[in-house]
Amino acid sequence: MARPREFDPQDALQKAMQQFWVKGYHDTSIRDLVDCTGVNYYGLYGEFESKHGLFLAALDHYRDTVTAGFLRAIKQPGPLRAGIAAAFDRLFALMKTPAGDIGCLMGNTAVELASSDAEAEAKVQAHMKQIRDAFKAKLREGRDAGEIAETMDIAALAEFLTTTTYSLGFLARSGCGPAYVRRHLRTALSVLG
Amino acid sequence: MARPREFDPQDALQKAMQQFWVKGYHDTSIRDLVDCTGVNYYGLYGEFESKHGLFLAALDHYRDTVTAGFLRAIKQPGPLRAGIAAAFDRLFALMKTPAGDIGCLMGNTAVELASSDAEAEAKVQAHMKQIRDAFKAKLREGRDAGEIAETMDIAALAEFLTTTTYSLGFLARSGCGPAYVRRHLRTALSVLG
DNA sequence: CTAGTTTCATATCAAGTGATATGAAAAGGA
DNA sequence: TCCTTTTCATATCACTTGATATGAAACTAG
Repeated sequence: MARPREFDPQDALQKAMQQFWVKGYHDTSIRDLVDCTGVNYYGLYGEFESKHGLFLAALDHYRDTVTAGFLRAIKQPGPLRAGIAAAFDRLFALMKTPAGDIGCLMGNTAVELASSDAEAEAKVQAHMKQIRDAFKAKLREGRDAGEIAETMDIAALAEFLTTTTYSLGFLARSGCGPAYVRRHLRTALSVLG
Repeated sequence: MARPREFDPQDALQKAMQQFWVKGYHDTSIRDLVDCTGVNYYGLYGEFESKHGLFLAALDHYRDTVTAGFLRAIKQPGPLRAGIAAAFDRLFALMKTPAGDIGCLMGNTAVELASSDAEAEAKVQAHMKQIRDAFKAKLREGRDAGEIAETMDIAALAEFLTTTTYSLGFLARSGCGPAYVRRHLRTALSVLG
């Protein structure tokens, strides 16, 4: 019994996420968001409360789309080394966007808002933990299957692979090409022995 | 034959660098810079042209202080593995600031201004190359001394260690503690065999 | 002491910021 | 058909931004 909304919240969120992903939080204005989503501020405000609220929602959306795909790839049953390598390849593909190589939204956020936005930092920390836990499970599985030495420090390796994940985003965003990233991955994965 | 300036440009640059280092480029206002340096905008403008000019000067200052110390540590003659580990320890100490763990200014800049500031990006790229070359020389030295296998890909290892350098900054800035960083370093350095 | 020059301190500028207010437009219920 | 409700489109708000202008202050040469 009223005027129907003319936008799809999920679609707007997707577009807003892209914008934050490319330009970061501070350098993205509400007018940018209105332009790229095609939704007037009334609609964005009603759905997301504020610019900051929209940003936090964008972080969640990133987790539910990009990161979810990466985690699925890690959890895929199969051999350890090939599985992890494939997961990184998958992430590399997931991070390809129409706007070019813009890295990882969570990593970008960690750097930009590290100590000035507690809510964003909490989401980044949760993100790190999710990835670390997935790697840990995969590594345990590999160890139990005898694919890596019993003496390996699973927790430390999981941390290392998590950091490697963010390094991927960093390298992509700072303009190093795919070949550079692939070399880095190959070297990094050599820690598995 | 005129009023003498009341500030030391180098001191102002040092303080401005700290500010950019903590808050990044976009989230640092000229008023922030005036406050933290104690220099009025007239003085800053006369010396550095603009906010952007001051930022670029801050990047140079970072290279000439923090990075210079790191490079010296890498070039220190001595055994390969211990030398590189010591260089990373040195960097970790150099990145300690009164404002806490704020990472690496170059890494932060790479993420924040990746594709929107060509001049800053050029300085970051030059920074990466400087570090990579230093590692390459050290690795060659180590290979010639028989400390690593002849079959090792020196160039790829140098790239990896360079990325590891930026990872250090990322981990520090995103609130992972020193113990986390140390574990990461130990694992990363295991690629040297 | 004065004139001239440079810096300092502050006021000010236009533009952009996040956020809100206002009125027209679009639907359904009476 | 009017009326209520919700959304849309736009104007506007107070504030901050980077940058500049203005006049007083500090110094030296003459």
